[in-house]
Amino acid sequence: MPTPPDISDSEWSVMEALWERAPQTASEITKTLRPVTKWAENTVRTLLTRLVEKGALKTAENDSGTRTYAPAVKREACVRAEGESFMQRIFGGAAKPLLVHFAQNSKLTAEEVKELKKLLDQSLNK
Amino acid sequence: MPTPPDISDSEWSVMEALWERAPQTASEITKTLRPVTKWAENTVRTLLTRLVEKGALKTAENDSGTRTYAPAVKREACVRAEGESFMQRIFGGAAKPLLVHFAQNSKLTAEEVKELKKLLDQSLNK
DNA sequence: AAATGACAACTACAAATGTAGTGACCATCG
DNA sequence: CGATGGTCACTACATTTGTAGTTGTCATTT
Repeated sequence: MPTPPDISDSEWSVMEALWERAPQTASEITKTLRPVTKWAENTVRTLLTRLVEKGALKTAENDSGTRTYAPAVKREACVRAEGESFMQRIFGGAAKPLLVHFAQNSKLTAEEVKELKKLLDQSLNK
Repeated sequence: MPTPPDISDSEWSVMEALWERAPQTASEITKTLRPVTKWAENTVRTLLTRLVEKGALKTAENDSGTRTYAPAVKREACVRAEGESFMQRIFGGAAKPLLVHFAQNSKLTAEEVKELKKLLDQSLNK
């Protein structure tokens, strides 16, 4: 499994579409994203090409001879990489200040708080 | 207080130096950062200029007629902005999945877990 | 066959970023 | 005074990113 490459903002949207459902063709992805992004199909194609170059996607031909795209890296791995880099950048790599920050700046329901506390406990004896 | 501008990676290092101690001159900042970044002084000057243009820093002349730099935006505000944008990008803007992610991917001490649980509780009745 | 339309490969081009180098000015050291 | 060293304003230049447009090929449709 390759190290997750750097994935830019726009590229991330494309990845999300493919993590949701794969494989897809360029025009399918464009249609999927259109409501949100309003991108021209060529824009999506450019992003797809770049993501293939970066090794984040792989391609294949489907039965009708059209190229399809699918993730070559797991979402979870990319999220971890992005999270690491964010934590590094902003919190000097320390998890606690990060968690403190988001715990304080988020409005959570009692339910969510309960879940999170349970997770925290579990994170200990693991 | 201005809305925090976009601050790039390299720029962020410069901001950190100034949030730590301000005002400082360009060459002081260069010296501060040098062990970590190895940047030429002109590099730091470029970053400083850009940060002033963006409104993240303000300048003044010190007694010896040299320009000094100081933050024009609070660190906390910038952290919040970066955090928002990260949460948006990666977790669709939802705090809980973000917290779940970092809670699960961090090794925390029992002490830290205790603190965080307390914070979570406090975040409720606030 | 000519027109149309999807698809792919290339090309385009400005803004942002990372990382300096150059030239000009001024004060200070010999 | 002429060389030296700090400061500053400009300029430089490759990469990455965002966002397409252009051209060439086929297959399909009149």
